[in-house]
Amino acid sequence: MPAARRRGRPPDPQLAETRRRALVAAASEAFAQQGYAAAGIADIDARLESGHGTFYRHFESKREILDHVVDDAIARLVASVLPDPAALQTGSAEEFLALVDELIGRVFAVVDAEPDVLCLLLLETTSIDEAMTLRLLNAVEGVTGAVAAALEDGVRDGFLRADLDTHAVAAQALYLLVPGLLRTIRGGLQGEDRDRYRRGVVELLARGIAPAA
Amino acid sequence: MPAARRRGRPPDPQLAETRRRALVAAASEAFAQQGYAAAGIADIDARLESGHGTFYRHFESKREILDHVVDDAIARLVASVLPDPAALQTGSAEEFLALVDELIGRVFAVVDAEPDVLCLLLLETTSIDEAMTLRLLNAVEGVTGAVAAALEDGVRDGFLRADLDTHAVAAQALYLLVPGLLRTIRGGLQGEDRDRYRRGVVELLARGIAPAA
Amino acid sequence: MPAARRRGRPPDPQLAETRRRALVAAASEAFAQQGYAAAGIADIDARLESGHGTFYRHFESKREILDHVVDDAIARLVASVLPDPAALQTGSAEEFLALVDELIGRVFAVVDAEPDVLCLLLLETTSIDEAMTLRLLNAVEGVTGAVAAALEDGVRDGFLRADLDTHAVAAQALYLLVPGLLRTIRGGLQGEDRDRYRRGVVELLARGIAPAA
Amino acid sequence: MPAARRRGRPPDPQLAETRRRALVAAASEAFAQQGYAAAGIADIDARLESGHGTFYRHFESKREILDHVVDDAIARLVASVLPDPAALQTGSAEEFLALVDELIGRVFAVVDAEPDVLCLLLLETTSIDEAMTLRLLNAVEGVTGAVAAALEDGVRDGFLRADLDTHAVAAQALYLLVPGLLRTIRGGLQGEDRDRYRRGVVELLARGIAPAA
DNA sequence: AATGAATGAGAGTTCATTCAT
DNA sequence: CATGAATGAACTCTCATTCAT
Repeated sequence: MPAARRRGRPPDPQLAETRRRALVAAASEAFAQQGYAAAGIADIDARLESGHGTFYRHFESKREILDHVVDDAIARLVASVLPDPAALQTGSAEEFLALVDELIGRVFAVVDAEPDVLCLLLLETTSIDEAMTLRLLNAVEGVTGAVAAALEDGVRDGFLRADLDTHAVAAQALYLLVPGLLRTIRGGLQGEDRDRYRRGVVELLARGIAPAA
Repeated sequence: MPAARRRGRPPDPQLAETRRRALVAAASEAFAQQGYAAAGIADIDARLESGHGTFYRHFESKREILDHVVDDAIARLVASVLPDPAALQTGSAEEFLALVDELIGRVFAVVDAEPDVLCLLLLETTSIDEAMTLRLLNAVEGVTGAVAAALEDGVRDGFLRADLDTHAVAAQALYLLVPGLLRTIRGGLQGEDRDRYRRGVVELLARGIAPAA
Repeated sequence: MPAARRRGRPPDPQLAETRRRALVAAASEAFAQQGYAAAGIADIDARLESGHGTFYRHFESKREILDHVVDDAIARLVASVLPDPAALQTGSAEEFLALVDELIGRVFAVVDAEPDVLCLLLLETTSIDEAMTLRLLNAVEGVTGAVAAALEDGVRDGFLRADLDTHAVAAQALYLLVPGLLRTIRGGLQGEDRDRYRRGVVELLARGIAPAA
Repeated sequence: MPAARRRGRPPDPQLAETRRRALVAAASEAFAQQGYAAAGIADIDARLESGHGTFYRHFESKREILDHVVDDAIARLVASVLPDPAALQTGSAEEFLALVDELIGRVFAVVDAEPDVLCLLLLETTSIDEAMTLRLLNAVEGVTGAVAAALEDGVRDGFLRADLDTHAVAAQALYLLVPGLLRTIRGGLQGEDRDRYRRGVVELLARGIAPAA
């Protein structure tokens, strides 16, 4: 006699994961478009044409799925912009600035493709609760740290200012993008305007990090 | 027949204005501390030990008072930082940077004095609705415009880079303050750390806006 | 100038108490007729033609009002049956049994007047939760104790059996009423049948507590 | 054409019966421990590590299985206490009281062995709905009837009071046990205390049913 | 003019029940 | 025949808003 086979429909772990992802995607949309407070579980369900119960089979609460939505958004953003942290290695100021230019381009590309991601992170996340704010700040800190490390390398290799406050400049570099991203999400900063904005940021950083003449 | 004189103490328009101001202040506190969604009308009333009815005598709705709260916050912020737009006039790069340094100091002073103001504007305001977001962005745009005009003057007078994207740089200059302000609100960016932060921003701008050598 | 009069409608503490009582009465009815689990807040409100919010202004939760409903029921029952604990004093077996007969009559009278009271206490209360069960058992224990004390007096005075387990008999005396009360609530044990039932209980006790011949 | 033989293992009616019994046992536990309202289908399934579907293959609804749970509990109780109704035949007052004593002992033994049975019957069953209450009362009536018949025999044979209201006394005999059973379920009425309680009941009945001296 | 009791729409959540696999 | 994912009605509870006093 073979090992007793389990009766019934075999549970499909993929299915659960698929559902969860669909729910996170739907919640992401709902939260980005209507706001976390204004969006109801019903709005999430409606996007999937599923019942409320399904939501609660996969997530404990509205608040819990927000964590996943935000983690997901951060992960997608980071994956699109910084797929390989090792790629931050550069050997000269020119290379470094080219890399920055490239990364900025990728950030804009993500926002074009999925504006919801940034709506959520920039606009919604800050007003939920303490835990969520910390979650976001940690993520920002992570990226800041990676950029700071890259700057550190440049300082060590002599093509960046010796007295650079790398962490501060890394944070500045990120926040320099924010006004451009907001204009992109809202009005649509595009084409020539966007290129100018992008060049402006690179130029500002270029001057900011260049070794003293 | 003359208009019938109403009996009793005539309504005092000043009193109404006083009440409104007190309500806006209370709402400001409540929204900043608990968040707009979490704060209830009851929380606002409780701070004044008045009834809900009083609130609705002076404001149409919770949403309406938020407009006043935000306008008030913006006005106080601008008044503290930029009391006289004419003061933005400067005659040299050194003067200009000294002015920037001065303004940054004033911003930090406001946050020290009334952290609620910035909690509201930076964290809460973005997640209410479209109209509120526009209201905030308009205010930011106003300040950005003033700064951009000052930069324009500098360009015209030759002590700033001729090819400066003045509007973009003005916006960036504002957003460069955000990480510092957030750290101030949260952990308390103070003393030496704050000075370093401040110098970092001024330095970045100094290099970024200097005319090509 | 006289002491500043408080503005607005003076709060009426009586009103709140009246409402609370009305809610307790409505809840009592609802719980007795539909059962605690099946009765919804809406059913309580409907009886008073008031909104859900009114309920929650006066009580924290459905579970909380049940405590009041039960306390109320116990109090009314005890007040009707044992208005004066001192009245339990008797001087002879005949007097004692006459008192028992009288008390049984009063219990039936309460059930006739307010069957809900007993529906609640006998049928619903036992299946809510541990705390509620204890609340009821404590009340029963109180009455049992009073009856036991009366029996104790009789033993001491020599007109009851010397070896009487007073507490056990007191409890049994109470529970002997249960089948009759249930039949009253349900079918209606009335008239001659009820008298017979009553005499049966008195007779059993009479024989049970008499001193050994 | 002969009826098409179904493929595979033919459904085993015994298996179905086994399942049903297991479900009833699990439901019995769940209802007794958590209460009917609080226990969910999921709690029943969890005890058997089976799925909800299995439950609904064997029972129509949560309400339906309760009928079986209660019938089962009553049957087990009766089987343990009164395995053979013919055994109620006795020939003298002493024999009769010895039998009563014996039966009381068996009731306590059941409660020791399966407290759930009485928890369910005494505490839960009364608050479900009309039909369930009737079901329980019918069962009680059945037992009361059997006891009454035994009393009737004693009256006929002259060793019990000629004017005994046999039905009423039978009911009284049952309810005399209730406070003791409740104390057993809850605190644990045991050892010497239980014996005293038991003797008290027997004594009370002994006096109650003895022929007039 | 001020009060706060009352309102009730609507929120998040649970769970008995169904049914595709 | 078993499974458990899916369903959605119904629940308790909250809170912005109204209005009798």
